[in-house]
Amino acid sequence: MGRAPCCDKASVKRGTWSPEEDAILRRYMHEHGSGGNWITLPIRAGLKRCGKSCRLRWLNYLRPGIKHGGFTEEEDDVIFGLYSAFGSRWSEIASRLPGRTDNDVKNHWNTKLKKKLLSAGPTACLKSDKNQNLGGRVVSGFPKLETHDEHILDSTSYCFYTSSFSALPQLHTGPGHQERGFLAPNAVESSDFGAGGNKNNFGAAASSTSPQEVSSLSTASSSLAFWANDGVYAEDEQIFPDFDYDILNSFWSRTKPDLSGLT
DNA sequence: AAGACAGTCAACCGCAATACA
DNA sequence: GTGTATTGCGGTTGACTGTCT
Repeated sequence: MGRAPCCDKASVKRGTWSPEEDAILRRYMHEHGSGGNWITLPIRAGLKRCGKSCRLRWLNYLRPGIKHGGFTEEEDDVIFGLYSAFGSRWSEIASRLPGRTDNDVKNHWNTKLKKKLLSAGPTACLKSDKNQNLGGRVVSGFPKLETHDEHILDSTSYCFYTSSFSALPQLHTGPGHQERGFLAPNAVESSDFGAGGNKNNFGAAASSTSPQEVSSLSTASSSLAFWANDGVYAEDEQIFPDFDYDILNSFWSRTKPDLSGLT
């Protein structure tokens, strides 16, 4: 015996909501709220709809403050960044985009951003087991650890790139970038990542990248750089002042790699 | 003009989590 | 502690629209 349906499908209307139904629901919500019970709301409001349908319609479309229309580049960047940290936890991502719903973000990802990501082509970074070996010590538990050049990974610093997609602008808008750029891993020289690599080192690397290089690499580069020095995540340094470190901390706590072997 | 196809997005489905008796 | 109702969520579907042939 299966689960009882939430409503009698034969007696409720399905499909697209009419303007009249929207008006009824909107008016009822303004006057009474959901009353803490969506299942009985359509009866109280006089709607021939399933309670779940009412809830969805309200949350995704009728609720005040909902943004309709295209996503901005900035929102895209935020979504890319959050997706790399959270995966398809759309409600988590949407909660950080005022006026956007999980359904909106999910649709946008599936229809636009996923293609954008795929069209970026193969990453410039190599990805191999060898690269997981830092200074002769294997770092485990680090998903998508990628670098084009293992020698930038020394025993005191490393860079974690997510998969290739548009970058968060604050990561690489240093001097020398004439356009909105991307983190360009293979333009980074090992000398830029000396022992105890820090934001200044990173800045030097970024600013040494020509616009042409940035452009050529833009479709094959990475978005987020997570830094660690001596096994201590760079959260204290706040090297990317506009970045939401709470997100990163959350991600970090779930995926913390084994750094015990690093010196 | 019309049919095929692709893109978009609202809505539905079913499962897991949570609340509550 | 257990069972049931409800909510929240992500995956998927399908209607609609625009573009191409």
